[in-house]
Amino acid sequence: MRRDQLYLEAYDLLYTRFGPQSWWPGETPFEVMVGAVLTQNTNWSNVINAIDNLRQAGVLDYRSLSALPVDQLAEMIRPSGYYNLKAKRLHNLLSMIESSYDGDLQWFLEDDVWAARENLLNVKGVGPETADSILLYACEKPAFVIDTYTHRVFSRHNLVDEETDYHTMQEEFVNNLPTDTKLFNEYHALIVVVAKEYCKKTNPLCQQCPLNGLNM
DNA sequence: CACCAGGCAAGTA
DNA sequence: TACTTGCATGGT
Repeated sequence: MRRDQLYLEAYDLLYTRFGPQSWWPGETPFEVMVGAVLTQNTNWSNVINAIDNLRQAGVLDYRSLSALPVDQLAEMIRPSGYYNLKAKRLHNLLSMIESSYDGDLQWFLEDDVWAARENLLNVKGVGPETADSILLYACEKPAFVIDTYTHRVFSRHNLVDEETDYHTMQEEFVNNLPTDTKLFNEYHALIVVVAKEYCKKTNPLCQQCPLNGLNM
């Protein structure tokens, strides 16, 4: 079976089983960007608490958050864990928009995907996954997000080798799928859903995973 | 109690 | 280059 057919069939199996996910759960692109940093190696439920703190304090927008001292920001995002580190990382991100886009968030959101990705990766604390999450879910650009779930699900199903790195794995998806933001959005979200359900680190329920229906 | 969660950077040899 | 470690809260 051809590689591109396999990747589309996997998507169809997941979509049929779980339906549209409509990620990212954020009300504005800015909120999505903040969430992308806060969720690094952290359960999403903890991130919600941190974001709610920011929202209730009325600082969940580019200008307000930029004006907030880092130590105060750290205290507000405490529930998300690594709060001192993430407060710095958020400010690094905001500083990049200030210096590279003259403080114009909209300019960043509409910038060329490769230029924006380059700028994001130059931010201390923003790696490939966070960068692609922002590009896909905030900027709505066709950047495929790879995360630990993606790696776990696809390596366990022998769709990629266990040792495959981020970039190689991303190319596998991009080269075998039509370049479609909506597709990339749903696909990544569906992988997270199926991983949480059937591909846990311990006690994996592989036998019942819908991806066993793949025609390989 | 141990383990996990939508990473990343810095340090070590 | 290839490992290892620090960062930290909250849920199971």
